[in-house]
Amino acid sequence: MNHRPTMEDVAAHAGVSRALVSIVYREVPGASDETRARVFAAGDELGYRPDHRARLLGRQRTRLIGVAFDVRYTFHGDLVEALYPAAESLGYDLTLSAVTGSRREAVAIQSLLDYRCESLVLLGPTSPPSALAALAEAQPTVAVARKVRGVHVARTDDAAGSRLAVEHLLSLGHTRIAHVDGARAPGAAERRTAYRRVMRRAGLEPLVVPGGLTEAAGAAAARELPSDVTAVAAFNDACGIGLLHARRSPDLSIIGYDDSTPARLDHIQLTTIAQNADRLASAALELATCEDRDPPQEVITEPDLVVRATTKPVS
Amino acid sequence: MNHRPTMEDVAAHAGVSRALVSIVYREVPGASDETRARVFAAGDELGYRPDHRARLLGRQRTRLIGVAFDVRYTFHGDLVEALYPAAESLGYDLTLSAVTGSRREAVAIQSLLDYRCESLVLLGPTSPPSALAALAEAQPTVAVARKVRGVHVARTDDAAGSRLAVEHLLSLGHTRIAHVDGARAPGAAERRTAYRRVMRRAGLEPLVVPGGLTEAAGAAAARELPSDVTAVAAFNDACGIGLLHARRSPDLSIIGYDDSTPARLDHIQLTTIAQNADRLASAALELATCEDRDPPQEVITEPDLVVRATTKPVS
DNA sequence: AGCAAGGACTAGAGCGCTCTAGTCAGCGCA
DNA sequence: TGCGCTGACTAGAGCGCTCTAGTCCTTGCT
Repeated sequence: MNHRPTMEDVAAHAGVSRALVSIVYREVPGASDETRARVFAAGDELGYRPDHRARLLGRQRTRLIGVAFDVRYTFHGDLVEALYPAAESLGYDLTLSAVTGSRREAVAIQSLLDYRCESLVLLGPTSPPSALAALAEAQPTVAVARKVRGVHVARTDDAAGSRLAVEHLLSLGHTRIAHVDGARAPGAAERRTAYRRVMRRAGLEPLVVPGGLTEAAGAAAARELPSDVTAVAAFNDACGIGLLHARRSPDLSIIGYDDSTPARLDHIQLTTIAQNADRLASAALELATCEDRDPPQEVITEPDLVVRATTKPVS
Repeated sequence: MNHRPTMEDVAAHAGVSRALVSIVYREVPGASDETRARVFAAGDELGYRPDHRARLLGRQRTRLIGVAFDVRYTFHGDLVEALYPAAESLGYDLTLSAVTGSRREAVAIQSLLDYRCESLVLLGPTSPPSALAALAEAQPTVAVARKVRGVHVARTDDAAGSRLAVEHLLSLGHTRIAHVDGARAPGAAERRTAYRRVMRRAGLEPLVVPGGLTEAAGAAAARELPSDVTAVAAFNDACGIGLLHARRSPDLSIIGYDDSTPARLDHIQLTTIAQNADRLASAALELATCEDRDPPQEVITEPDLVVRATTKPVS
């Protein structure tokens, strides 16, 4: 395993100085087209690839964004996927650090800091606001999909999502529409309020049934549901799926929230509200790469309605 | 945002040389206990954290292991979770690179190489064997959960898993046990063969029904199933869930394979065979950190039976 | 002809660490 | 007294890049 070629080797091979090779590989002005071609040819021939560590060390600005995500949430995977192209288009690199059952968020963040990231993008952070605010002192920090005071926030509009859900049910002709709520879960209050508002505006009577975040909660709510109700907007997908399996009539329309993996399963096909990962990712990076140290901002993106099999016109 | 403190700052603050600070932070012999305490105190006071980039650059051996994983698979998340503690116990660091719908495996691997990782751990790699073998020339490379020639492999024993499944059904008193197979999917042949062998050894007649990797395939197989069959071992969870929803009798026992997220859902509760992420992770790192350049090895770990609600004693 | 301007290229000092090769006490031992 | 040893500590040369401050050579302009 002889050493990997360095810039020095490429320089020697192309018959130029190391500095010129650097100029060529950084794609900055200062070299003739002919030389560029020659240097690249030499580099390719030797199988040269710039050493990322050295690059980061030498560079004034690292243009590195640290992302902390939780391996347990598929939605974080969607976000990571969306972050890569978004970062590239802004000329930034991404480095990942996983939060797991046994690796706490604080550890994940610390390891990002040890790489001297310029900014931090934290997906659904669970650290106390004070800790996050402290991070934001040192570098731009954005919380994605969670509302936190003291740092930048990129999240989707819960009220708009709830509105979308109820309006979808209305458009199918439903008039007795219930909302199974998420108690004090983040976003629950906004969704509940938006539900009530849309119902009232449509001249209908709101009906909020206590629910929760689990299938069990949804199943329990199904039993409480008045029999004249023809459609339900659930707080989230798990709750909606619980409703789905415990509903008394197969004609009951159900809409979830989140577009989680189970919602997409063949035999479930839950109509739901999806957070748009692309929009969220761009918004997050916009905030993360914002130059001036301005006060924490909040960017709110629009969610999407995903129509599947669990909502049908009222019969 | 004044600069983060460096080793130099800590040295000055503690009244020692930079080299000594390095010795202290690396926890190598060469400093008195008293000095260690003083240096650490100075470091803490300044909020010093070693710069990981510089560390990697300066160090002879980086002790860095690159992990490529696919954000779309929850099992990769489980593996990543298990890899962290395993790496730590071996004194290695981990760096992650995600494969996504839009970020190809080759790109993910290249970015790991740019960090000059000492070895590569690829979760369920999809690159052609020739490409993987080429990687293995330059550094220890291990494929996890996929059998590839030319690189180290850590995977679970498909035959043992299948055996576990059938023996579980036998222990519940079933005698008419079918296997819905996975055609030419990786591992399908091993599972099918093991099923046949266990059945024969128990003096029973094997019955293999053509299946596939999807819920639809499972549902289709349910229709083909002879009515005297009381239990089925499905190729994977998706197939098992398809069977579950299309089965003619609720008494049909079903066992899946993989322990994927849907299998754990409240309303499914699929009995299944789980790959043990911890075992797989340790095996992978064992191979990745193996010093001598020996020929590709294969480590096969034992899967586990996870009993849930879909298997019951024969009635 | 004289000079400024600009393009192509190089020298060399960092970046923040690691690590080898020291220096310098202090000590035991013959 | 002199010698080697050991333990505590320092000097300084890298690691492979980036980037500022040049040098040198054309050009164009007056």
